[in-house]
Amino acid sequence: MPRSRKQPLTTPPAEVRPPAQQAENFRRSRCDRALEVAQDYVEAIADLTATLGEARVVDLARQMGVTHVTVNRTLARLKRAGFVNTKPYRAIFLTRAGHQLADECRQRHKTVVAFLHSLGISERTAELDAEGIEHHVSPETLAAFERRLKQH
Amino acid sequence: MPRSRKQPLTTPPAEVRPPAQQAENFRRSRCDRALEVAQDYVEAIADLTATLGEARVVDLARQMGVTHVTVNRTLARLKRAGFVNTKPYRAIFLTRAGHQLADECRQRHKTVVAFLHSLGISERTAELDAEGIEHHVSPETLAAFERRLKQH
DNA sequence: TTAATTTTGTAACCAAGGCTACATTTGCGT
DNA sequence: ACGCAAATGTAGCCTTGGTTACAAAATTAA
Repeated sequence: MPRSRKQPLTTPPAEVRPPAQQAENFRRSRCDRALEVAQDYVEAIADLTATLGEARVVDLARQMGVTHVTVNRTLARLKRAGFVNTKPYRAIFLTRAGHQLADECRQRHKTVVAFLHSLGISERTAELDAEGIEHHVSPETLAAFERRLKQH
Repeated sequence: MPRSRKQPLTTPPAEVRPPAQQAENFRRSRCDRALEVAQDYVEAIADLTATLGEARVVDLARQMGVTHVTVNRTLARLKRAGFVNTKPYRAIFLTRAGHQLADECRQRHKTVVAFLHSLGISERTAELDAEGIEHHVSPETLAAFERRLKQH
């Protein structure tokens, strides 16, 4: 098969590059990823602080299902990003920004779970799927979920 | 603050490790990731083959919004995983397994988009969110979406 | 107080998914 | 048939997120 579908030299320079629309979707989806970890961690930290009084590395590791090494390195990044405050051998605390992020996430998580549940999905599955889905729910979609929930 | 919440030595050996339930959710969510790329690629390859007659590395790169180098390396992995057949400097073809995966994904994608759209979400947002959400929709949840759609 | 256990930290490795820079192959057009 | 641009491949680097193995600090218990 010859290569003859792209007019390599005849493409008008006006449109430098067909942005392919779809590429943008993928790009956003990839960028979301960067935030997912931060969101999961601050949420877990808030949870642990609420239930245990403080959040330690081991607890976080158990909660996230990874080793303490991974937690450690991730916390370093979250610290750089301004979401947590840590001191060696001490408990982990959320910054103001961290608290805010945690609150948003918790609210969104609850909404997504409730929404899925309202569709007749089992609690177990709703919880499971929400964990992955919530990070990709835009404000518009979240609003639609809430609207549905209010309609009983 | 002392560390006094975990009964380090008094934990009964019967339950070796409290699995923390939530850790499992995260674990699955992480495993899903491994499949997302494969799904996006086979879907794109199927698309390109359908619209252009064949799928080339450049097309794929444009579609995915990455460089051809990334595409190349990813294709090598997909080949190892048995989803595609490639030969140097030749077009990319899906294997039987690849086709099957692509079909499943296309169907699921369509369902998710239609479902979101049915909630009053704009087409643009539905498409955007679906890109991230679809990979985390379990069969049970997908079934619930379809049920809803049928109910008009 | 001292010893043992847990917790935390650090070093070093791996795979995935990005990238740039450079080399090679293809195939189109003159 | 030959040259040049586009497509493809390769080398090497970065970050993220995971690991194991080992070292140091902190807490608990004797």
